[in-house]
Amino acid sequence: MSKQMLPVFPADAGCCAPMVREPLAEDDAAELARMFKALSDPVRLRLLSLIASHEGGEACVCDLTGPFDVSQPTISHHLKVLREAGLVGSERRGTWVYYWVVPAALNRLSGLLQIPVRVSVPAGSGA
Amino acid sequence: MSKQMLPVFPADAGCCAPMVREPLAEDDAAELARMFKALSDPVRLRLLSLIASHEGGEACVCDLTGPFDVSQPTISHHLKVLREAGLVGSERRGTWVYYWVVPAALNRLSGLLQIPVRVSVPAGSGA
DNA sequence: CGGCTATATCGACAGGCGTCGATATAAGGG
DNA sequence: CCCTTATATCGACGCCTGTCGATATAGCCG
Repeated sequence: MSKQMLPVFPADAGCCAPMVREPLAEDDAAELARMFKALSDPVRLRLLSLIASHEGGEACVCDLTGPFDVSQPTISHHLKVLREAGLVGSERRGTWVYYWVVPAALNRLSGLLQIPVRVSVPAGSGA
Repeated sequence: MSKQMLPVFPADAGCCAPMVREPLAEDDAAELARMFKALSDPVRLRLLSLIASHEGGEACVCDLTGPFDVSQPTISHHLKVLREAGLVGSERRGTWVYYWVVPAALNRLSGLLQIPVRVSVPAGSGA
């Protein structure tokens, strides 16, 4: 509760580019695949959630190495992958390096995956 | 036009389990990473969007092999990956095999990635 | 300066993954 | 039945990736 976090979910912004609407272009698919690839490792997923849920919206690397069984270079590697995918940002502040999530990147992926609940009302000669 | 598709977006259901709320458990992270890994390939992303945006909500494999430069066995492999990740379902109907997306799976991932817009109003002694 | 802590980079190694051609299985049609 | 089409499986090959230990860089402190 160090910051007042208004629960403003992009409920309407999230429904702007779902992949259900039209097939992905080749270039878009390549870029999005790179972002999803960054999310395709359990350690990175947990790192991201640790950062996102950390108070103040950012976390020092020193907060992130503890909860894992992997070595410190491995954590550093995973953070680099997340950063190069544009999912997190980072900044050195004195001795420590802080990481935070990039909401726009995550919300873009979120909106892409949003699928409308398909109410199967057979109207035409479909099935 | 073959089915009536009501645009019911899970605007409120999508905000149920964002990773910003609490760190992911190890088991959840492993399972989710498997699903994201299925999305981490450009061909699979395009396949998924082709299926999702296809009329009637499902597509025959014969509709999916055309738009790609990769071989038919490769398409088949990618469809298997998507299926084993729980992102699509499939069924043989006579000569052809049809694939459709599993909305619950995609919406689960979508909800996980949804990040509230963090309004940085310093309230306490945080930053 | 010298040493200590925090983090990143490097080089190496094992295993996973995307791709292919060849081939197997499934279904339909003469 | 045999042939043709549709899809899946197999085996192989090369590349990518996660991991490590060792080491480099950056900043603080005495």
